[in-house]
Amino acid sequence: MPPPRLFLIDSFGFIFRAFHARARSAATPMRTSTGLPTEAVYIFNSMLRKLVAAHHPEYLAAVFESEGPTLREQEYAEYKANRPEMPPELAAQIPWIARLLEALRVPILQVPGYEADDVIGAISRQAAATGLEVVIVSSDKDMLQLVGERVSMLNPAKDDTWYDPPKVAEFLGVPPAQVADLLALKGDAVDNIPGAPGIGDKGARELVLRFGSVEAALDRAAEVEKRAYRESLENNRDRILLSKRLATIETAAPVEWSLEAVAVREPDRAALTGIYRELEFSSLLRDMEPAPAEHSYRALTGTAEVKEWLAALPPAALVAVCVEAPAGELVLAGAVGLSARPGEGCAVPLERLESVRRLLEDPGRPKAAHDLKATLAELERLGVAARGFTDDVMLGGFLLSADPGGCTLEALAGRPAIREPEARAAAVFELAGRIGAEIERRNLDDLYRLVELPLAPVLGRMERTGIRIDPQAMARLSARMDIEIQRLTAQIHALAGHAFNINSPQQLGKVLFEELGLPAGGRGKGKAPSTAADVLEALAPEYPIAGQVLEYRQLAKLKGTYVDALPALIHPATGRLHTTFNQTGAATGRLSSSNPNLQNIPVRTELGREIRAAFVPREGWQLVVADYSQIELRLLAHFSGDRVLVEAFRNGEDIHTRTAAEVFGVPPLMVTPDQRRNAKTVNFGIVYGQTPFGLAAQLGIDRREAELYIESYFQRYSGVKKWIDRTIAEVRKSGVARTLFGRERPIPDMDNRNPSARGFAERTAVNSPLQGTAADLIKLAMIRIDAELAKPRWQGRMLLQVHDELVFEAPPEEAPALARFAKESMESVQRLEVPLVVDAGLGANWRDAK
DNA sequence: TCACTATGCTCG
DNA sequence: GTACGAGCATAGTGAA
Repeated sequence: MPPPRLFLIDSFGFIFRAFHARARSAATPMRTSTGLPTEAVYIFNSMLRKLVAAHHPEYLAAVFESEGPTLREQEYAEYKANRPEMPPELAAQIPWIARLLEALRVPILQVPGYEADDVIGAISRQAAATGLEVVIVSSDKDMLQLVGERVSMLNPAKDDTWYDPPKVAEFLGVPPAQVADLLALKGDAVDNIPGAPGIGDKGARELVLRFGSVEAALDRAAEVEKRAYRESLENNRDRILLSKRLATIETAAPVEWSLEAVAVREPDRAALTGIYRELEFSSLLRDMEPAPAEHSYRALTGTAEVKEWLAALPPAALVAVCVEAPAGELVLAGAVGLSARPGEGCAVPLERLESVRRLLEDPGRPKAAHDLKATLAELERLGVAARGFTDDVMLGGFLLSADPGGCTLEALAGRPAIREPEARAAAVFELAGRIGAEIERRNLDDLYRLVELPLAPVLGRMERTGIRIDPQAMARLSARMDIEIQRLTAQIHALAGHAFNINSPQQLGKVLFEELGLPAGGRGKGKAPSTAADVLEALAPEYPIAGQVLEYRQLAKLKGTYVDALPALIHPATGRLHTTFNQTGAATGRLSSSNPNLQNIPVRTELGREIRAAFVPREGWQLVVADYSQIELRLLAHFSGDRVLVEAFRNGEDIHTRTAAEVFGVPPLMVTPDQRRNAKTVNFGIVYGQTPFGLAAQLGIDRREAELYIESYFQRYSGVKKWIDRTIAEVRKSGVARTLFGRERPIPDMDNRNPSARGFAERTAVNSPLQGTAADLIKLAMIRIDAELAKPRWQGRMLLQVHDELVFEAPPEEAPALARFAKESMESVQRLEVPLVVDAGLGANWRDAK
C-alpha cells in the first residue's frame, strides 16, 4: 500500500489568483441579486472540488495566512509591500470561503504571526517525518524549496503539474535546497524580495550552482569573474542576506494539527446546500439535487476475498470489466473493476490480477466493457488475453445516439466524473442491460453484434501493428521544402514591400487587400476578408503574390503537418507509426483516425504524393492497397434504382463521362475533358446535397448556370431526384437518417424555421445514408479479411483504413494473393443492384501501390 | 501563462 | 448563408 497523502492547500494563493483574473477581465463580476460578490468563493469551490475528484486525498487541509502582522513584516517593512491591500470586494468573500470549507469539512490551519508558507513548511516537515506523503497545492514558486523526499508540490493552475525534486531542478535549474538562495539573488517582484541588483535569473542560477549557497557566494565574491556580479555581491551583502531570510520558509512554526482533524470526510450536504443557495450558485445547487445513489462498493484486496466474490458469481452472469492502469512503467499502480450486479462493484488491485485471469480469459463468461478496444489493449499490456466480451456500452451507446461526443461513460450514465474502477464497472453493468435492450428494440442488433463489436479487436490489431515510414526520405523532403519556403518568403515579403507573418490570415489580409489593394473577392465571414485558397486562386492569374502565397501555404502545411511531424511520432519500440482509430468519431458511422491522423495523408498534388511515397512496408515486403471505386455513387444507384445510373454501373462505364454525356447532350465519345471535370463536380455535389450556390462556387460559374446544370442532371437522372425527395420526406417524418444496415443518425432540424439550418439538415439527410452505408460495408469487409488473415497460412497484415480504402503489407510472394483476396472480399461483401468494384494493387510504397 | 476560437488545409 | 464527414497546425485573444 502506498502511504496515505496529506494535501495542503495554499488557500490565499488561489483566492487572489481567482480574484485578480476576474478583475483584469472585462466581464462583470459574479454577484448575488443583493450585490454580494461571489466570484472568488465560486472559483475556490470549483478548484477544491476538482482537486478532490482528481486526486482523492486521504487527508486535506486549507492553510490560511494569519490575520496579524507577520514576522517578516516586522523584519522588513517593505516585504510584500508590492501586494495591494486586499480589496473590499475580496475581503467580503473570505468569511464565505471559511464557511464553505466548514461545510466541506476541510479544516483551516493558521498560526498567528506566520504566513501560509511557514505553516505549510512546518506541517510538511512534521507530516513527512511521520511517514505521510505530503502534497503542497500551490502555484507559488517559493514553495518549491519545501519539495523533498516525501513532499511534492502540485500546481492545479498549471494543468496539475507535479513537482518532485528532479522536476524542481528541471524547472528552476536548481534543486529544492537551493531555491531560497536562488530567489535571494534574483529577487522576487511579487513578494518584494529585493535580491542582488544586476543579478537576474541567469546569474543567480550560475552563482548558486557554483558556490552552493548565497553565503558561500558572498564569502568568495572575489573569485567571480564577471564584474557586474562580483560588485553586486560585494556591495549588497546585508541586502542579500536579508533577501535570503525573507525567501526562506520557516519550518518551525508552532502549528497544532492532528491526523484525525485533517482526514477527508463527506461534506455536510445540508450546510453546503445552504451556502450554495445563499450565494445563488444555482448550477451547483442543481448538481446537489439528486443525492448520489448509495452503492455498496466493496474493494476486494485480499486473495481470499476475491475468491469468495468469484465463487458467489452465478455461472453465466455478465461481468462488467474496467481496467484502471495508469500509463507508464509502474504497471502495478492500478486496479481492475468488476461488477456483476447493479449498484455493486469491486476493485481488484493489479497485484492480485492472477486471481481473475481465469475469469477474464474464459471465452464462455460474458463480459461488458466501456471501450472494448482500449480495454483489450490494457489487459494485453498486463499480460492478460481477455476474451468473451459480449458488450461494449460505448459502441452500443453510439449506435443509439450517433453522437461522437456522447459516448463517454459519464455521458451515457448521466453522471459527473466516475473515477474508481469499481464504480465504473458498476455503471457499465447497469448500462449494458439498458443499452442492450434498446439496441434490440431498435433492430440495431446485427449492426452491434456483427459489425461494431467484432470490429473493435480488428482495429486494435491494426493500431498495434502500425505502419512504417522512411524517416530519411522525410528528412530529405524537409530540407528541400525548407529552401523553397525561404525563397517564397523572401519573394512574398519583397512583393509586399516589408516583412510580415504569412501564416497569419489577419496580417496577410491586410497586406493583400489594404496595402496592395487587391480586390477582396472573398466574402469575409466574420469581419476580415477571406484569404482562403479559392479566393487566392481567383486572384493568382492577375496578381503573382496570390500564387506565391498559395505555394507557400502548401509547402508550410505539408512540412509542418506531415514531413516534420510524422518522423517524431515513430514509436521507439516498434519503429513504426501507430494511429488510433476512433469507432465513435463520426456521426455517419465512419471511422476517424488521430494521433496521428493517417486518414489524411496527402495525395492530390505531386509533392503530396512524394510524402505518400515515404510510407513503406516492412523491409523486404510489399504494400497492398485496395479501394472501392465510386462507392457512394454506386450506393446512390442502388438506393434510387435510377435507370441511367444503374445501367452505367452495370455496363462498367466511366460514370463521370456518362454524366457529362447526359447533362451536355453529347455522345460519350464526344465528351471533352472540361465537360467530364464539370460532370465529376456535379456528381460529387449530388452526394453532398447539391445546391446551385455550392456548385457555382465550386466551378467558379454563376448561379444561373449552376442551376441549369442541376436541372439538366435531374432531368436525365429522374430516379435520383425522386430518391432525394423521398429520402428528405422520410427523414422529416421519422427524424432519423438510416443506412442500408439500419444504422441511424438523428436529424433534428428538418423542420427548423431557419432556412439555413433546415437546408443543412436536408443535405445531411441525403448524404448520411450514402456515407454511412459505405462505412458499414467496409467495416464488414474488414472483419472478414481480418478473420482470414489470422489463419497461419497468411503472414500479411491489415494496416490502415481510409474510408473506402484498405492498406496491407505482405511478403512479396504473398502480396498478389492478398491483393486478389482483399479485392474479392470487398466486392462480395454485399450484393447490390449494381456491382461493387475494387481496384487493388501493390508496390514498394503507398504512392506506387496502385 | 494557458485554454479556447478562428482560419485554413489535408484526406475520403 | 450554402456541398457531406473528419483532424491538426498556427495565430490571436480573453480568462483562471
